[in-house]
Amino acid sequence: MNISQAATASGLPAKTIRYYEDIGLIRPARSANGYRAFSDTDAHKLAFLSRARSLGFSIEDCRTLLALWEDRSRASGDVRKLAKDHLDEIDRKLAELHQMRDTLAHLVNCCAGDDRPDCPIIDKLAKS
Amino acid sequence: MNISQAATASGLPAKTIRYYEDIGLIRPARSANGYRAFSDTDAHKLAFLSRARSLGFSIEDCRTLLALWEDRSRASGDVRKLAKDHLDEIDRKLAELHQMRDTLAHLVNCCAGDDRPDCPIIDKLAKS
DNA sequence: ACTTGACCTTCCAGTTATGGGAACCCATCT
DNA sequence: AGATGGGTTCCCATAACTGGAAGGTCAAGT
Repeated sequence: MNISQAATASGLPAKTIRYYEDIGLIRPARSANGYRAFSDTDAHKLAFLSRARSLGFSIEDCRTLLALWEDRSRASGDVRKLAKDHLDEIDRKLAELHQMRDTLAHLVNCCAGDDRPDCPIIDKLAKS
Repeated sequence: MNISQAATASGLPAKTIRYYEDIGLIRPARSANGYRAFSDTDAHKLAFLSRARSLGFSIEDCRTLLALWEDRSRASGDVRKLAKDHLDEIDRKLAELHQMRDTLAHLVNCCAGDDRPDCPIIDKLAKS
């Protein structure tokens, strides 16, 4: 399988796949012409990575998850801990974003948004 | 006012303040010895930037907001539009994060997290 | 055989908003 | 004079790609 097929199969851009090889997440074989030759296993790994990334796991977390996936004697506790830590991080970000959102939504609501200069948004930024 | 005073007054690290000068957000005067000399106006701008950044506005948005702040004949509609667009962006991110969180929380809940290898988290990543 | 166009390759640079650290100048106190 | 604690510039690194240049390869059409 060439890189564009692997890209289609995994849902990842070819550029990203090359990058993943660069940083050692995958090691596809090479054909005689120098093209990357992706096995089904490679394609599965890429799909795995694509799903893990879409859950927001960092590349380094993905590297660990990939290793755990391939380790038949893994402890599910290790996976769970990784996921739980990530979940906690997401909860932190959610709280922060929610705070921003509420403040911002309030300000946007208060602002007339017309041609006049008076603006509670600017006022808020100007003096806390 | 030297940079460390400006930093304390604005809540921004000195490094960040130098960076903001680099990219032209502020233009503090210089003392004879080469030190940056921050006026009260500079300090106010920095505090303004600090608050805008803490609401998640990008640096480029901050640049625009600063210009609007200084423009006594601004239209509040311009400010409101910027804030509204940003709010919409935050809402998009919130929705995305929320989706991630729910999926992840479900998986974490399903996983025994013990010494055995069976793990619904890995299973989910391995085959959608 | 030749050319065209779609692939593929590597390498380099840019993105966002800083943070770290080196090497060096300046100010103040003992 | 030397120590300490500012300040300065400059360069590198971060995360996770994305874009683009320069060039090799392949399959098809003329």
